[in-house]
Amino acid sequence: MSDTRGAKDPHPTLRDVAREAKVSAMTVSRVLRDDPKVAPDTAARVRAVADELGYRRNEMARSLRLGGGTGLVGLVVTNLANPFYSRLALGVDAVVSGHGLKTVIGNTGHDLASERSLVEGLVARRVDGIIVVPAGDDQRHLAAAAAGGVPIVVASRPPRGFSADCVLVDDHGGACAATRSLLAAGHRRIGFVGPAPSVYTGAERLRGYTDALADAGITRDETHLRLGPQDTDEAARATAELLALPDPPTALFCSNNRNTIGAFRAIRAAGTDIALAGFDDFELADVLGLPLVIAAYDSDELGRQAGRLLVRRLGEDIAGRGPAPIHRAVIPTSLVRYGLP
Amino acid sequence: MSDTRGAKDPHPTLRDVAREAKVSAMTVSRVLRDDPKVAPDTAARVRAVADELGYRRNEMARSLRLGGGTGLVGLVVTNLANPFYSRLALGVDAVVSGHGLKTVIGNTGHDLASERSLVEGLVARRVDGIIVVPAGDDQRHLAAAAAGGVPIVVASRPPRGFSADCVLVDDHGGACAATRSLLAAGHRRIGFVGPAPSVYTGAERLRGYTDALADAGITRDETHLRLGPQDTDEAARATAELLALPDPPTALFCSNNRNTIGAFRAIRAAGTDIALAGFDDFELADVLGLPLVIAAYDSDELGRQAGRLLVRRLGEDIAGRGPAPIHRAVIPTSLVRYGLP
DNA sequence: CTGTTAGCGCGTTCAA
DNA sequence: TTGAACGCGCTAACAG
Repeated sequence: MSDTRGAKDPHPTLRDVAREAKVSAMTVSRVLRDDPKVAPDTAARVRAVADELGYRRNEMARSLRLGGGTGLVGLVVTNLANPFYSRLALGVDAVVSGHGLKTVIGNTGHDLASERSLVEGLVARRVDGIIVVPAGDDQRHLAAAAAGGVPIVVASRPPRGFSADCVLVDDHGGACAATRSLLAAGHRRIGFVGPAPSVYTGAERLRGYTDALADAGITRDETHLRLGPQDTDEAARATAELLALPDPPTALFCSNNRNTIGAFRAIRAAGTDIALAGFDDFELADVLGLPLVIAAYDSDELGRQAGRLLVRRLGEDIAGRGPAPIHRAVIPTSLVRYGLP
Repeated sequence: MSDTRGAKDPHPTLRDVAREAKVSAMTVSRVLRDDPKVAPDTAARVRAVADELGYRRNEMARSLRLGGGTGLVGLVVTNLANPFYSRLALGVDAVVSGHGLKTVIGNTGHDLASERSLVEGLVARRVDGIIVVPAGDDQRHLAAAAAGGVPIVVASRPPRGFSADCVLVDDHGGACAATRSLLAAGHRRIGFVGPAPSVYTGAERLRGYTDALADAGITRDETHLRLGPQDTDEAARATAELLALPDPPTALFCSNNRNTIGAFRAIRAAGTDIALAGFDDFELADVLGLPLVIAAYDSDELGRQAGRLLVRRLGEDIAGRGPAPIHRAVIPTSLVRYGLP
């Protein structure tokens, strides 16, 4: 009555509701928690007032008091614009939201410093756990967070310098299979275009390619390797170089979809005829008008598995014995064949 | 000394550091805030202990005490798997992270109930503001949140039933321009394939198409309209129907990229020759081997603008006069022409 | 320069 | 069935 200034009250508190309903804050708290030990009519009155005031209890204060975590999980990826990672995010969110958790997403843009600060920010906000696709091999900040007791799940690459649950793609197997399909088609001079082996995924796929060749009794020809392209333009240039070689490869394996698309463009531009295999499926792969074999996998599932591992880890703090053994999941790949139109 | 159980202490507190450094909690607090009024050597000692213990201050408790917001912004989208929305998310994050804010993402899957619960969860966690791409026309929960004092920015569609900052795409203009380009090429019977006009975007684009025809003195032919397709398969079926008409359209405008791709597949399958125009750019649009005009726009920019509007709104609480006027931004579209290979 | 008191919004514990 | 005290982790305001 005395002080009803027009200024809109941002977020009424338990006490505001209590005062208005002529009860103690405790009673309001109980009503909101559906505590049965409260008179039905009081409860009704409290609810009415809470509704009228637009009261929403402060989950942050609540979790502070309860001490049981904030209900937030952090997800740190390198590039959300890449459908691969947005699908992964979706998979994570689908799983964790089913457990009442919300996902806080951070994008690093492959930058280590921003990854570090993102992780620190998440820890400072007391997320219950973190799922991360590390930008590089330097994972000391992750190790530190893990040592600090924050459950961490590493996705797409293995943890380095510490141990944690992780979920990987069968990079080696997929690259092997794709390369073998080219060998089976009779190709012997098979080039490689893809990111440098400095990133785990790149290294594994290169190894898969190399091993498949070795199995066929072929030593890989270093002049047919183009290591480094990150985007379609770079990949197209690299491919053009290969095609311009005096003794060019008759087939190409590209270790991710950026490179596959870039290679396709270069092949098209050169008007050459050359077989193509790649890693990572992509939309419209079937209309390129080129025989194409792709090692595909389900990135949603990658996210879901990561989410499940994290949830499992979170659950153990409550229920189980000491820390469960580290789990490492591997997402399989499957070969998809696209033909001529 | 007395109680050093092996159990790892999850998150040491200010007091833990204080005890270990033989100072009061207040001093630790000051050191961590870089308060100059603290003896250099004490500060050094405190920092050393904090480091050793792996102390990270609890930002949630901090924001509770300071009362100035949690440093979190909510972003609610309908489908993160759609590159459009993941780019939007990236744009939002790029802007808000530059202001020390973190983005909490929620995915609704076009489901109104989950949108409602997501928004409530965000409000309960006291996010500083929310950017939302509403799943439908029922936005009462958004109105409620806005009324409760949570700054809201609506993206992609206008707010309904309440007022809020929003950022839209020039749906009408883009659809108009794309349709006009077909008219300029001499087409008179131009079909339409796209989502139902029940969603704002769909309605506006249909209106743009209709208006462009009207400007050319053409009344749209209802039998050449296919309203409803949401994915490429549905769009392909709808397009096939149009092509099978006794008097089929000679050109097609598709109001989003799902429909454009579906239409393309149907046209390809039918072996017909028909001009195509669409809304939303997509990768490999240039290799379809079909003349194609696309009304394209920058969804990163959409996100950035939304982020900026929100940040502006957040800043005003501190600095300015009462609520600033509602701002409505419109992202322009541009016509992109893809030719035959 | 450093410590004490008090309290952000909430919930547990205990008493009435 | 309801309420009062106390504290989660942190910091403003005031001592000293």
